[in-house]
Amino acid sequence: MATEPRPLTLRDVSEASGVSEMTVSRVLRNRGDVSEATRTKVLEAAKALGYVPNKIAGALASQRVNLVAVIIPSLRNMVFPEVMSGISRELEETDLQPVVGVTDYMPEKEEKVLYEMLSWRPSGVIIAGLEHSDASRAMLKASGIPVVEIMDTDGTPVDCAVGISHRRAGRMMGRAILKAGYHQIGFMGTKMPLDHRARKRFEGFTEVLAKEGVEIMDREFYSGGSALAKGREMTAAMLERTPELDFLYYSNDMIGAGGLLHVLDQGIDVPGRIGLAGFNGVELLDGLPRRLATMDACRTEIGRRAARIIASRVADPDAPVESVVELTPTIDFGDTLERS
Amino acid sequence: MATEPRPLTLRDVSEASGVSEMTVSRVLRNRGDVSEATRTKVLEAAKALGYVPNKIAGALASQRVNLVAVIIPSLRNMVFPEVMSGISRELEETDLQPVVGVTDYMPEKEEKVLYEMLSWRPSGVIIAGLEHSDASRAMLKASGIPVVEIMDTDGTPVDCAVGISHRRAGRMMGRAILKAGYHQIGFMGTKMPLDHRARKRFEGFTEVLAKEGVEIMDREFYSGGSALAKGREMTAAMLERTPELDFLYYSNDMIGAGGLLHVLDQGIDVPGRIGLAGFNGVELLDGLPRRLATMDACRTEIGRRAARIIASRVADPDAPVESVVELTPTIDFGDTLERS
DNA sequence: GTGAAAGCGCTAACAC
DNA sequence: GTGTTAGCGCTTTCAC
Repeated sequence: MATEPRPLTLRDVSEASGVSEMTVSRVLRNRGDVSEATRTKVLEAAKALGYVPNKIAGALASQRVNLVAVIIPSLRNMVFPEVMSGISRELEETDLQPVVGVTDYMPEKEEKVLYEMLSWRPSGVIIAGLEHSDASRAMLKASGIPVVEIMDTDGTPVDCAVGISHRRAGRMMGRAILKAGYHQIGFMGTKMPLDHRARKRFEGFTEVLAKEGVEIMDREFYSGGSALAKGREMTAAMLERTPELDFLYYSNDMIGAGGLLHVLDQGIDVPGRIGLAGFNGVELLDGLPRRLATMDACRTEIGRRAARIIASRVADPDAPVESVVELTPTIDFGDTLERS
Repeated sequence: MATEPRPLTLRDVSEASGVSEMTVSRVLRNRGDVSEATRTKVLEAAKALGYVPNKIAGALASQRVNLVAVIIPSLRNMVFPEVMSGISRELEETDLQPVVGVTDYMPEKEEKVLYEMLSWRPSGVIIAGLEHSDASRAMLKASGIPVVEIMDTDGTPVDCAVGISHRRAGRMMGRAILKAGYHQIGFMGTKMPLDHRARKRFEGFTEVLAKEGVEIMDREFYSGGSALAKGREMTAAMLERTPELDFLYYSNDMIGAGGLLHVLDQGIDVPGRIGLAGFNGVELLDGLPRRLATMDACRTEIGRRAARIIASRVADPDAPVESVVELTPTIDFGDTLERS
């Protein structure tokens, strides 16, 4: 028996069941009234044949696509899988489905991915960040579908935004550190042109220090490689170079954890001699010898809220919308930010 | 000026440029010969209008969809983002695009996700594991598109498979441990009904030990929570319970790292008094105080090879195919597997 | 409760 | 090099 290369169509189910295509379609979509008898006939035929509906044709005919485009910089940074899981969980309540596109932090790739996704005419877009190329912003505006920019609220959204203010987060951490009595502060993070949110945190941070007449004493930026190892290396180098430092602020928890491991290895008193803090509240790191001070960026919640906005606007295009939802991150002092 | 709610169509571009729809379509797809003059006219009109083609209509008309469905258990386990990046990098050479579906390790959800994705008529499927429900296998078979089952080669693929033999991996590690002189062995891992590959490694592992008359002395399984913290807790509990253990084999690197941190904290001599090994070669952990012995599961390579198979079969349906590509993992002894 | 006709926006195939 | 025609497989609309 040769395999049938042609995929099955509604017509095949119609013929197999002796019911019109139209009614078969109704049964398969649970739409309109269909008698129990024909309903079973149709479902049996469909199952027996192994029919899988063709959403392409369905979408074209109905002008509706139950997909939500989610555009994020990376899947390897744990932050985004967490946002994704918030989105998925929320969309599971609806008949919408998330589809992920990854930009690798590159504006040109973002543009390309966005174009590709929009060409499938999704019901909505969730996209990380507020910084996009002009072309990307134009596409988003012209798409006519709900767009939620996530993670960040420092800027003007195309449509609406859900996130935290990274500038504010930087300020909060700066204040907490000063208040604990640290003044000789070093900073380590990713190369920032790539990462607007890290940049904004840094700006908020230095702003608060400046107000108290404190300046960052040393700084170092990295890109690529294992973050844990990088954190170790950079920390070792920085303490060598600037031994008087009494606090190290890291732009993410992974390098912070690397730094923490180095400092503990050296037998340095934490947080007495040196305090440390990171950013993101990575659960992954819960088993470390000490809990790194950090700040929760509300990742899952951001995903949920963004998805909820899309869902409500799909259900009712005139639903009222807050254009910016700013969540409030909280500092977790852990074991590395308190003068003994 | 009211915003136009209707998305633009080819016809709009055609009218704006004074060129027939067909020729506009040709320009936009770079197909067939079009004079330079009309080409520019069309491109200008399209750009000016902000036209984004409708792939749904295109796919329906051409019966071709340049999507590859990638179905994986989770995005939060670093293994899968790594596989994804292998897939993406390979597909970037083609005009195919990956689309991810997540099953949360649940067969019923796998079935649902698979059905949803197949209903978009993708050009191929890459799916994790060889264990699927009958319905899922039936769908895959009936789809008539190339299907690559990844990660695992211990079993019979629907179409073809790329991965490693986890049974063999378990055996390799078992042999290495015995050869190093350890005999009092404890095992920690995920609850296995969820995780076939971990189960197979465990089976291979115990099989080799049994041959030498060695039996696992203690074992513990977990699910959920921070793996690092779990590894710590389980290790503490197990060493308390069974202090004579001289080796701890973990089903993944994260819990292994937790165990390692605990053991080092206790000032236990590693690998003299106790050896440890994990599985997966997680780069993330590179900055730990000691490098955990582990085994590379060839994740990126698996992604690349799988994508390459799909791409070649899309280009030529009769392309020759090896039905099973078994890659060979290598043991990395790190600093935790060698008798001093 | 069910069916027939028209068409969603694009492309294949062919004509010119 | 460019245009015309006929569908892709569904759903909408309306008639029965």
